[in-house]
Amino acid sequence: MSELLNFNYPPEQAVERVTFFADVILPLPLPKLYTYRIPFEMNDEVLVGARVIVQFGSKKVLSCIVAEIHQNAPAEYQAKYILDVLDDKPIITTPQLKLFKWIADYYMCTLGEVINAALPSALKLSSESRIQLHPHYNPEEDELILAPQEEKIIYALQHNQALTFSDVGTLLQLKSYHKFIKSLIQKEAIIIYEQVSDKFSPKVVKKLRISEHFVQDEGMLEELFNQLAPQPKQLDVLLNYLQKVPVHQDIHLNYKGITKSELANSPHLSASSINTLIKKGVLEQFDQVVSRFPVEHQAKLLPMALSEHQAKAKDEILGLFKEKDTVLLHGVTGSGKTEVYIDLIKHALDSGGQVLYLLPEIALTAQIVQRLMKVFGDKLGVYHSKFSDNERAEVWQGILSGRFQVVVGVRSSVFLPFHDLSLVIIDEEHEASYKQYDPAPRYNARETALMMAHLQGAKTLLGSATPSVETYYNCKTGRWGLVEMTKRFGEAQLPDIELVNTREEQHRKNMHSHFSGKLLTAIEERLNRKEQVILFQNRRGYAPFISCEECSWIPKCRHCAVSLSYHKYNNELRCHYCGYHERMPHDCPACGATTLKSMGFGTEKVEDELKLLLPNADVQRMDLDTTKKKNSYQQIIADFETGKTNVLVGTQMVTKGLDFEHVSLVGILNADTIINFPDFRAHERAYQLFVQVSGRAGRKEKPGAVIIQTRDPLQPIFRKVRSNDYLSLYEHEIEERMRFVYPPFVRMIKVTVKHMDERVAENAAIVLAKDLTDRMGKQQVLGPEVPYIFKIRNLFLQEVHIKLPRETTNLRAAKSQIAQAIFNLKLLPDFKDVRIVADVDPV
DNA sequence: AGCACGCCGACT
DNA sequence: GTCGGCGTGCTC
Repeated sequence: MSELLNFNYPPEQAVERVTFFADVILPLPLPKLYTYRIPFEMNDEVLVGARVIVQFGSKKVLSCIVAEIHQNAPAEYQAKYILDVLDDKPIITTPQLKLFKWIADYYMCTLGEVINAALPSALKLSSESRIQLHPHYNPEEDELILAPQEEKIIYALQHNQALTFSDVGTLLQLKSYHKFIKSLIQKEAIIIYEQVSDKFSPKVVKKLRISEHFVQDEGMLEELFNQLAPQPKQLDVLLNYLQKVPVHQDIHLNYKGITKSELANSPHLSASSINTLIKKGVLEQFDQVVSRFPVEHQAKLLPMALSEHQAKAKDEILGLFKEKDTVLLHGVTGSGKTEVYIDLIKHALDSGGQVLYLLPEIALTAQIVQRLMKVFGDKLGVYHSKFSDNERAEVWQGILSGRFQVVVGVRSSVFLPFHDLSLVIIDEEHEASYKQYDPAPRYNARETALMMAHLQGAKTLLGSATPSVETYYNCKTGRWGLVEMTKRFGEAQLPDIELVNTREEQHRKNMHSHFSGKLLTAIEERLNRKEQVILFQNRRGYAPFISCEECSWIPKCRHCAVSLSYHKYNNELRCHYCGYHERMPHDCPACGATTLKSMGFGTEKVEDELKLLLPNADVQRMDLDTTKKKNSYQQIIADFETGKTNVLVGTQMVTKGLDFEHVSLVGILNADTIINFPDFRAHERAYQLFVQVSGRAGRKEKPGAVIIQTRDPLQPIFRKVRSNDYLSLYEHEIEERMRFVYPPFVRMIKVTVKHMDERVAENAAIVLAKDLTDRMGKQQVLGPEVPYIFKIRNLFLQEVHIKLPRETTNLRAAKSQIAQAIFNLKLLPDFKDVRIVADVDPV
């Protein structure tokens, strides 16, 4: 813009300087954007979607995203200047910014919260206060009276350019170091300043090459050989280098060099002779910036052989995409949906767009990544919660630069900077874990991905063996397309499902702890046949609670309204809500009896008892407790894959995405807790879980078996699971949802009121519910009610549920009513510190 | 979310 | 008498 003006008028006449302002999104939970003034010389550099540095408040300097550039000078205040521009290209794309605004709007949070969740923290900058010596202060000459602590700080600053506050804290071994800093500032011995530092650091490897002056021509290299002849070890190193880097063929190869480990990795080459060569100046060390994602495979976009059913499904999907933007692929477990996805991704890449392939956290395994790597090679980016910050930033940049065209990732991948999306795949579409519950943004990646696809004109394919009722409803009403795959891949049979009535078995004295005789025999059989078994128990730990046999005392969490779970491996009682833990008491703190008994059972107990009952079984447990370390998850899977272990006991984790050839039996130890969960989705969930776990049994020609232990085998859900009758489950569920007014017929918003004082929480919720009822009518507001777990982290909870009829509600207006009601409630002095959280489409 | 400003208890 | 506790309110 400025160039344009300068072009038209000579600079000295260009008095009409246009002043621009930028509305920026701060990475904070603030409801509005803040307007900063763009310094004239930055007019061309400040771009929507790029990061700029601003001072916010009296000292903090931080990076934020430019959301809008305009010329409207704020009337009521003097805008501060933008201090610096960090990016010469936007790091947030225009469609992304639109999506973020939608998320903030739809899920009732601030844009700052969205940005905060979206950006890898390596791309977020915030300043830190640092101190350095005052430029006019000379500690050697100026005589100041200093406290010993102050002298210490000055001494440290004479040897270090600058210190952060926490540096000072560690230096003095003190928590209250502030007064010394203050005093030194007053004495003008030091100054304080704000420093932002870029957290993204490219990965650097140390490499070696022959020093340049030896490779200018052949003769010099020969001379070098002669020189080194008396030192055979060093000569060896050189020869080895030339073998790996044939400099004699192309002299420029030397420039790229070789890593030290590559060179040293040959036998009888010692590191010391390499080091000697470095010291002599024959080899030189240099740093090279490399990708954190090394290219292991080149993309092989060859046509892949799809089975007849897969090819048919693919054609149907492509056919439906001509008229619909969204299609559901409903394929039974083991029908080979992944191959269909891969084929469609290739198809999408051919037309030049980007692809996002969403998977739930626990289904995104090394297995699937490797498979995709083989096909898409270095075009594939992976986005995972176990990735480091720098790795995430690199994926982010890689998508912007066009290096990654396909991304396979978890929930948060919907925040990535796609700008030319042509296909989105949402696998395991029904998964509740696509919904983030805490903290804000409380978004559902499925809905967000659908909106992103919509904004970018991309097609969306949802996939599931057990679709959510909402999704299937959208297909049934014709909004979305539907493609069914009813055959398992390679003619594999669906497993045979057997129910064991644990109530009866107990009467017949046929229960061995939590195992029925039938299940034990079946496990033994598989082990004898060298086959493998998966056991599912939906509860971690040893026992969900313990109880005194004498006085019935049950240990409870001191911060939450739940009993403490017993974890045997560390002899601890632990709260699964806040993490509080204490040692398992030896005797009852209430009555002193030594008869504390564990009640119920979790995965740890299953593992324990199975080892006792079947001593020749190699049992491994997979749950949150055994997979906390970075690679333990992979290790457990690898051990099971290679047959090192033959029984895998686990929670939800064993139900998704795992394909093991030799698993011929799956046991569900206690189906009842899953079915009887107090939630309108309990049946749907139970069905999904049972079908998904069952799907782990039997592949190829071996039909698998599933044994479900339950006290109530007559539950109609079992009939549906056994006959794989999704449709009848759906029809039953949709009817109930209609009758009791639940999604998909209404949108739900759950408002949770929290306060330390039970009465305050209750009263606040009553007032809020009343206000909401006045605003939106009696039909739409339910509660307040006390949730099943009524206290978490010392906050008492109250819930108000709002039901908004899907077709008739003006969503935006309804949400603004809710926001108003919350705002007004907080204005009341009694309720000023109640915490209120709105959760849109809770799951 | 920070951070500053502002009003009440335990220390030199 | 001050230091420093954290309650309230603002940040372009």
